[in-house]
Amino acid sequence: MSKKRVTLADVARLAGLSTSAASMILTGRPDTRLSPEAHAKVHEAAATLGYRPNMAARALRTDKTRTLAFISDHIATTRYGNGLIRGALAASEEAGHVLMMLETYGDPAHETRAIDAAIDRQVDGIIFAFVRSREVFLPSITSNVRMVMLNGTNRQCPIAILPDEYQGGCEAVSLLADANFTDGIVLLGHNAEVEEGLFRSGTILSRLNGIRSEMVSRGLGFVDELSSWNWEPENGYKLMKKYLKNSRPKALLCMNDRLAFGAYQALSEAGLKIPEDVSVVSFDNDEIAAYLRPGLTTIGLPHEAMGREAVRVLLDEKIVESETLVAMEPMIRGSVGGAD
Amino acid sequence: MSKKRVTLADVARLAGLSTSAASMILTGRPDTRLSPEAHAKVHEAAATLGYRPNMAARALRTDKTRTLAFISDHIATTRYGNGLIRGALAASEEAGHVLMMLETYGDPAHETRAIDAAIDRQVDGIIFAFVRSREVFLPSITSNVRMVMLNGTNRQCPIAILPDEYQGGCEAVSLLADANFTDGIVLLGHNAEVEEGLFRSGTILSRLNGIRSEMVSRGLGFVDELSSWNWEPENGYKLMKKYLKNSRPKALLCMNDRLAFGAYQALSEAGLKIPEDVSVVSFDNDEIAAYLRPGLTTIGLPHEAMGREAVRVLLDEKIVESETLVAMEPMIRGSVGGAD
DNA sequence: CTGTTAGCGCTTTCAG
DNA sequence: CTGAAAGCGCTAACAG
Repeated sequence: MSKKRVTLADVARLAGLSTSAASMILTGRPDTRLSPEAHAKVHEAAATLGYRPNMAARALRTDKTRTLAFISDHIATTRYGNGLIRGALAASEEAGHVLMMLETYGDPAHETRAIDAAIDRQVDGIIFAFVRSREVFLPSITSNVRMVMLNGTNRQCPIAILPDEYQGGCEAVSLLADANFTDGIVLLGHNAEVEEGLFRSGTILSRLNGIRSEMVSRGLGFVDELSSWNWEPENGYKLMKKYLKNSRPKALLCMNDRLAFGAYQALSEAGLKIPEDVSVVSFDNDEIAAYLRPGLTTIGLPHEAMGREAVRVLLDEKIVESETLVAMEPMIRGSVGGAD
Repeated sequence: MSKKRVTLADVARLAGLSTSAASMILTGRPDTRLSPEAHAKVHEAAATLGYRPNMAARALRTDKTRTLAFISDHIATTRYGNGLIRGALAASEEAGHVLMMLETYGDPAHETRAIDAAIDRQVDGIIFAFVRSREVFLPSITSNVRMVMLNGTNRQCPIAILPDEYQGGCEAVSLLADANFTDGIVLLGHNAEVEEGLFRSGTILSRLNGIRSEMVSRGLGFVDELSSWNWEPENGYKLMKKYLKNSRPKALLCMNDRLAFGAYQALSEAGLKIPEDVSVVSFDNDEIAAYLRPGLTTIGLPHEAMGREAVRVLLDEKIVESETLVAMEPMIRGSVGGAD
């Protein structure tokens, strides 16, 4: 049962060659031309013995582990931003790498420990990922590992992947404009404090900028703006409930899907049908968007594409500085009708 | 910038001792008593140099990497069962270990590759985790790594962690019984085919067994049972919509939260209030349960506790065979009222 | 064109 | 009680 590990030496012995020969053949380095039959013998020996290289030994020599660290604030342990992992995992698998998962809970002490743990294990690179994109603080890193910020930015790290929120904002407005809405559009959850610069949430500001800019270029205006700092369903429900007492909007532009989820409930309780009476568009493509009825039309965060891009950039050693904006993805479901 | 890695030899040199002395002190082996001042010197030297052990080198010697593999079917990339990761991550961090994340998408080819990738990197153990607990097929493993099945079972692996579905089923019924419901209880989504043994879904069968057994011991019976193979919101909605045409239940026992989510919508459209008109209990404690209004009372899958338990058991080398049943956790929210 | 040899950084006998 | 030396499995110089 307790099989002894098969080593390169075993393979070489069975093939009747030196370990170095076996090494060169198995790692496929084209430097030196070994005889074709040597190749065959080694490969055969490796196969029959079931040889698997010991990556600890290889790492010690080459300083490469084919392992990447994915250090996130809350992504591995919550349901948010899980597309980031999906993309990163798929891309690293395709590249023959493996992901080491570290969670910091947004806590500096955990961040330091996570970084140390990753570096101690000689990872080939580190992805720092964040649930909500923003400028982020990080402990200073004394090692020169490659790193990339995924859904965040940091001065220490010149490589970043971000969603193109500005374009996303434009798309949302376009959806409504193309459905011929010209008035009665209300903005739900815009954050006044962000626009006034009190919060440093770059990407949300871009989302808002995209919205406003597309509105003016379409010659449109909001009939009302319901500001809110909190973007949970609870809040969307309350805001909308209150608003519906005296008003009847034709379309809702919600800052995210969770607000829209709450708005759905308030609309339903007021006897308003979606999309017949009110159309709804929002942002993120949260998984709940597909559960709602009718399905929520939303401008999706391109998390999976971002995750893939992060490992691509991380693994491409030529790239030393870059900020990538990944396009947001409109998901058309049933919540937008046509204006009368 | 390109700092040279500081090695144990550097530390020893600065401390004026041999590397072996430094090694013994730093790894804290109590075998041999080195002088207290030697201890002090070494620790000081390590601190001033910022020494971090090279784990690849250490792994080569000791065959221990302080790294665990978490191989799951769909857990890392979807929002399901992510409490399993949360628990496993927390417990391994506490134990000074790190998790390597591999996803198989339920595909045997991926499983094989994931296992190889993990073993190649000399992980100290493997956790096989599954979204839905069941008997599971796995490629045969020729290595003798420690492994544990998390939310699944497999003949090859004598260590398993599972939710106590039987007890959960009992709890759900008790909730209703304690609220004095004696009739008008309908079971939504019980799976006839499972009970008939057509599907080998052990834990769901246990859930059902717990329900039935507690019903009889409380002297209760269901007024109706709406069978369904599909447990998505869509289906809960349809089933309930149709049922409500001719019937008025007093309480719903749903097989999972997503069915309950659908039932909520049908109930609302029929003008029925929860919990005034109809009480609802279900299973899983999916994150949507807290979003619903009123909050859904549900018997939660103890994912986090299970994840923790998995690493605890995996790391305890004395344990060679064990099946742990982790108690399900009733989450009391607002969806259960009292019977008239 | 092939094989011998010297380490990568660490732990652990085994002499001193 | 301490330090020198061997070696984990592998790769990359360097001789042959």
